[in-house]
Amino acid sequence: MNGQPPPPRPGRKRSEESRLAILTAAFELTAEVSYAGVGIEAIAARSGTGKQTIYRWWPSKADVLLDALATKADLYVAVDRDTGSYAGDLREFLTATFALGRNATVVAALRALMAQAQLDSEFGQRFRTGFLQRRRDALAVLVDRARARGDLPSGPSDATVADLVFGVVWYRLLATDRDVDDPLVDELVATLTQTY
Amino acid sequence: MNGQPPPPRPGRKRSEESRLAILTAAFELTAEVSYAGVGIEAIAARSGTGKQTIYRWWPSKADVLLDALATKADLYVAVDRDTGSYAGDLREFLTATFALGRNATVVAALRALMAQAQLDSEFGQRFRTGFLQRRRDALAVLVDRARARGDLPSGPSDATVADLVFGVVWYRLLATDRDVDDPLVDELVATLTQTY
Amino acid sequence: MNGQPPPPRPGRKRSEESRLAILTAAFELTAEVSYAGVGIEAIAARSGTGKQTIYRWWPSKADVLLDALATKADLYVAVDRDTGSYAGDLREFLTATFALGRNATVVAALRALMAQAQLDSEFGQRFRTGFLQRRRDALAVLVDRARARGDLPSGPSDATVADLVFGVVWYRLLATDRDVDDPLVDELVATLTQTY
Amino acid sequence: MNGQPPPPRPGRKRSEESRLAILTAAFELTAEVSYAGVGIEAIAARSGTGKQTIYRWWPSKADVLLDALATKADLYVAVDRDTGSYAGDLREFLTATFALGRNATVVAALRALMAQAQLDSEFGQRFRTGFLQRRRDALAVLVDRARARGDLPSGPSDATVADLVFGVVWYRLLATDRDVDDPLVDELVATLTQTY
DNA sequence: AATTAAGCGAGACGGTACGTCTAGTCTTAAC
DNA sequence: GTTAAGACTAGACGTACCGTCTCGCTTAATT
Repeated sequence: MNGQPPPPRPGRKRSEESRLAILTAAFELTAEVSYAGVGIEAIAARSGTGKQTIYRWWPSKADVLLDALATKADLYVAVDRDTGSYAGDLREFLTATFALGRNATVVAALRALMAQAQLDSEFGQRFRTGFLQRRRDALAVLVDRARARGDLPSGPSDATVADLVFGVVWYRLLATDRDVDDPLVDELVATLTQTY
Repeated sequence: MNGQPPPPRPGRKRSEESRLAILTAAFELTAEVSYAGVGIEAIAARSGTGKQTIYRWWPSKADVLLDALATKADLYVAVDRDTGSYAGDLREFLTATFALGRNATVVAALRALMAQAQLDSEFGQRFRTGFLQRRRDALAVLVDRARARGDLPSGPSDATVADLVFGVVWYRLLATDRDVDDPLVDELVATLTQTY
Repeated sequence: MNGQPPPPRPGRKRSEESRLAILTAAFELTAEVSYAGVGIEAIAARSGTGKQTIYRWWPSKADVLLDALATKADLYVAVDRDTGSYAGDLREFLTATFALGRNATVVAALRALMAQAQLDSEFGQRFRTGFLQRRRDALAVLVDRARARGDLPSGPSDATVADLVFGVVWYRLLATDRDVDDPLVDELVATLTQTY
Repeated sequence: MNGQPPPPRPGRKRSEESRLAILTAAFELTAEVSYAGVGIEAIAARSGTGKQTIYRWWPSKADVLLDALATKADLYVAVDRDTGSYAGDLREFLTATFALGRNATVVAALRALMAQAQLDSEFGQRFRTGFLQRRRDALAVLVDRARARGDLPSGPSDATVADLVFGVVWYRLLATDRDVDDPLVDELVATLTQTY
């Protein structure tokens, strides 16, 4: 793809140390103090950096947190193991996804990001394409494999399957105080592997 | 219930005119300018009232908007008509619910409220009990009737049915730019009326 | 002139307490820390007020200090006592003026204001008309009285007399570390009461 | 004085080209944008140099401008021509001095430097010894010559003469919008050549 | 020629004050 | 006691510079 490395620019290089300190501070403070209670100033203070360094590299507090989430948590769990059946693959995907949904710090960040995506439409765009769509893509791999295998039940369309799966997960996080738990995996797998 | 009216207290009565002006201003400004771009001061200015009057009667901007939504939109559509079957009742419930989900102003308000519920946990509590739970209760009526009728398929638990239904609706509103449309009604009814 | 008082406006009145606290803080901090080392934030903090209150009533830090000087120090010493002679009047004017020029806090403020008048031309305008010109006007009273009395020597023009008097005072403050002292009074009176 | 040249050190030599570019940029920007509106970054940008190069050779922006003034303007006009009389020498000195006082760019720089001398006491020290005192020394040459010649009137002390002369000049620059003009030369010469 | 020691333009860094904005409270006079 | 108006304290915002640092390069004297 990118044969030649980026042309060497003059001037001091970006500090990887500061970058990580900022992401760590953002992640920890969100969990400790709540997203709304944390400002760019607090992130700069906690990380021992200047505000300008944050503004130079991220367009908003939410983008910092999204970057932190991607950097700190193993979000994009590769779930490409082929268990041999749609039901098996789906169960594995849901189990891995739900595990994240029980990590309190990750959940706090996800709720804040989804909230911010509603309030700041530019961030919303970035959040959808950079995060939400990637999760759908991961699920789509399973579904496509099942279809190729002839294993896919004649149920809802692919898009609706994704809407159902992620809808339940997000609704649980955002609108209830119930975790995404193991019984829910069973119910979802059962519901989605039915044929009309 | 309350036989005697509230005892006459001294002083000026609460102005119903101001109350409505505030709710109208909040509702319109949210749609025109975005929730995040509107402050209490703007609502007071637009409604021709003082900030203190708003702070006296509502605990936060989100509560004003929630009140406005309840007052301005016919949110709590009574869907108690018995169509004779679970599938029919469900279809009617979903159709009525989705209709609201296609009203741009209502959707803007709902997205803002769900966002705020994540950022302000006290409002979140009020939003869940005062709004989200009422919707679940409305759905529960159908389900209970179907069960009494012996019409309920042996599918997911009642709570999971609600999670699926509202999960899909909210996910569509919050995470995608696709409306809640009629094909989705069919897919949901089909999925939820299956037997394992 | 102003027959009717200002029409009663609605809303809270300006706080005289805050006004004085701000002027006191500005005056003291300038002497303690130096004008350049004091910011609006420090004045707000020391005075226990908000920054907005300062910005609401004064256009700049220098204007606050100018107001403080006028309020705290008896700057506009009325020197209208008629000693009977130009030399006597002049000596009295200079003596009173020089006394202020030996008050360290006042001198610190005056030096800062004259400096700021060079750096901020809008403030410079206000400083000239609101302060410097008033001092010239006070001197002009003496000169006019001497002329009416037939006591004025045929020396430099009125404007040049003022330039000489205030020039020496300001030059001593700004460009040297020598006070304005009593021998200088004698030399100035002698020089300015000569006839060509 | 310094018999031996500095010992040859290794490394790159100071760039005279950069030095001049910086002084020119400082001088021009002060006149174009005002002293307060110009920062070290702007001088570096305009001169095509790096900030570090400026900080390496000058302690402050004011020192750059002072250096620029000395380099760009013929400030230290040698006025050692003996006209044969105190009055004549004084007139020549004043005429040469006033000429500079009518150069708008020079005046802008002088006002800024005197202002900065009030706000930054370390620079103030350098400005007094490196600039103001030199001007006084130049005037002292005339006065000493007149005294030797027996031509000096028994007026104010030498120091006060200098205070009067430079006081008037600086006061006109700093506190009024009147130029130092030719009539003022006459009045000053007349005033200072009087005998008590 | 290789090495070492400065100076250079560029630009990121930690830090700080700016002037603006909004929140939520308090005060006033009218009703 | 509520109202509209508006000043109040408080504090975060995003910007602009400060003065320092790091980077890769150039230039000179020393090996």
